[in-house]
Parts: sequence; structure tokens; C-alpha cells
Amino acid sequence: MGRAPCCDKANVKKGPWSPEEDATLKAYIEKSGTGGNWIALPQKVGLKRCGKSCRLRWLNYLRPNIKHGGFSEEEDNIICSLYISIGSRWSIIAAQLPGRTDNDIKNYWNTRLKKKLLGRRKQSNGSANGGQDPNHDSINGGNHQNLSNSALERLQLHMHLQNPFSFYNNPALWPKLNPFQEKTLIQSLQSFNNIESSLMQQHLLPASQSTTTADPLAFQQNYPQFSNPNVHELDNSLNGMSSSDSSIRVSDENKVIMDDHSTPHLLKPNIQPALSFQADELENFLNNKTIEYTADEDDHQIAQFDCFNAVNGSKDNLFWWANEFDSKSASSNSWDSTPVLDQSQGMFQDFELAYNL
DNA sequence: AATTACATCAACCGCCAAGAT
DNA sequence: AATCTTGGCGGTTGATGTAAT
Repeated sequence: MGRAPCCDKANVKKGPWSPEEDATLKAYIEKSGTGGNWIALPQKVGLKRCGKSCRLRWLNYLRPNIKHGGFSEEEDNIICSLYISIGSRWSIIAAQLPGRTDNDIKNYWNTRLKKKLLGRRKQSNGSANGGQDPNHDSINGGNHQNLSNSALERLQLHMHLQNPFSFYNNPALWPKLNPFQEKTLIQSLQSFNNIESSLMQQHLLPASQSTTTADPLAFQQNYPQFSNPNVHELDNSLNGMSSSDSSIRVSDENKVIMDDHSTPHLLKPNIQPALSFQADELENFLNNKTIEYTADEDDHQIAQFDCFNAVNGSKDNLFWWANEFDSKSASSNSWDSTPVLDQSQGMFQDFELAYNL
């Protein structure tokens, strides 16, 4: 037996809110507050709505200082970084973006940002899963059924951001370079692409292994000898762009260490990715400023991860949220101050699991 | 102009955790 | 300790708008 409904469904209006309903609800809450009980609120207000519906309407639309649409690059940046780190904890992500609701961010991620980052891939190729899980085929299927879609998606995103093909195909991810660096970079990428095309012709690589159809892993596994020189070249092209900033380090035990000894905020697992090529070099290139290394006495690795950093070129705005993370509310929809980082311990487990595969 | 496909987003659903009884 | 109630959350749906054919 299911649980009892929170309200009498038969006598409750559903669907879009009318301006009159909005005005009624807003006026009441601004005057009297919620009274600490959303379920009882509709009766007090005189609305034929479910209490949950009232709550949602207020939190997502009517309450003051709500922003809709027009996400900035900085906001994209934060959403992306947090999604990779903690997954679809939209309320936590929303807490870092003043004026944004979890629902808005969730919609924005699902409809735009994800596509912007991963590209518009064909999600269905007539596979047996009937298109129910677009991630399923893309990462070898079967062994990953115990992973959440979120974890798979984050893995996919992380891997996508690590491979030179996606980088080549997505100029939005290109770092800002000086003219010389940009020229070198483009030449390197073209060279890489030419090698691949040549191999495709010479060895009649099956279509399923075409790297141009976003399967760099197969290419890397079949032709690892062609990976490293180019990666070196790409890496070298960005020499001189290193930063001495340090904020987060990862210990040998996979624990995050903040320079100011505060609570850790982001974890980039120091687990070797499944890629067979020189992931460190490639990662260093792709995330140049995003995964930064310091040679401190413990030889720890900085793990500040951010996929848009190269685009923005601004470091300061990437750390503000991390530094304030544990001082903010866990939820944009409440006004309490649950320490969100208490939850962080287990948040990375599925990401780590995906990484281990 | 009509139809179809795709994109967007507000709203709903159902589960879970925490607090109250 | 067990049960109930409520708030909160993430996933999903469906209505609407827009672009493509």
C-alpha cells in the first residue's frame, strides 16, 4: 500500500497557476508568512491547491529576488564544477547561486548546459536499451548498470573534457591563448586529426571505432603510440601559462586538504582514469589552470577542478564558492544553515566508483 | 500554411529523512 | 519504539513555443 496523499487530490486544482492565485499566495505569505505548515496553508489562504504546490510556487517563482534565465558564464562554471564534483545535488548547487532555484538549474543543466559541454551526440543508435539510457552504450554498457545516471554522466563529462577530440570539436572549451600559443595549438590539433584520418584510411577502422564519432578510447587503445607525442605537443604549447595558486590538495589517501585547513570542498579523485594514454599530461593540458600542481614538501596534488576555467581565465571567481561553501545553506529552498560539507563525504563515492571502472 | 520535430520550463510525483506524537 | 506528518529533494512529465521541413 502506498502512503496517504498529502491532500485531497480530487478537490485540488492542478496545472499552471493563474495571476490571481499568484497574487493571493504572495500577498498572504508576505503578510503572514507560511505559518510553518505548508499543508495547512492553502486553506488559510483560500486556494484550492495542494500545500506542496503552494510551497513550490512560492520557492520557485514568487519569493523575492528570483532570477530566471540568462545564466552567466560564471554561473555555468559553478554549475559544471559542482555537478562534476557532487552530481545532481541541485539544491546544494543552487545554494551557491544566489537567486537561482534548484528547479531552474536542473532544467538549465538538462536542456542546455549538458549539451553545451558534451555536444549534441546522437543519443540513440537503435540499441537494445531502446534509448532509455543514452549513457549505457557510450561507456561499454553492462558493467555499469549499478551506477547512477548521474555518475555515468559525470564520468562521461569528465572523460569528454579530457580527450583531445572533444576539445577539438568544442571551441567553447578552448583556453584563451596568445597568438603564438593559439597557432601552435591549432597546428597540433590538426596534426592529431590528420594522423587519425590517415589511420582510418590505412587500417579501415570500423565505423564504431571512429574517433570523430566521439569514441577516442577505442582509438587510444588501438593506437596508443600516436597519443603521447601529440599530447606532449599540446602540453608544451601551453607552457608558461601555469599558475602558482594553490587552494586544494589531495593527499595520498584521497583526502582533500585545504591550504587554510578549512573543510575540504571539492574532490578530484586521484584515481587513474580508465584511459590508457597519458591521462595526466592530457588532463594537465586540457585543464591547464584547472588542475594545478605544486611541488610542496608532501608532493601533494592540487585538485581544483573546473571545466570552464580556461574559457574565463579568471581564477578568483572559481574559488569564491569553495571558500564559502560550508557557510551557506544546503538548500536554496530553505533558510536554515545545514552544513553542506558534512554530506560531502559520501557524495564522491559513486563518482569514484565510476572512475575505478 | 500545415505539419512535424525539437527545445524549454513549470509543475507534478513519489521517495526519503527528520521531527512530532 | 513505532507510527504519523511534513518538508525537501530529484526525476519526470506535459504544455507550450519555436524551428525545420
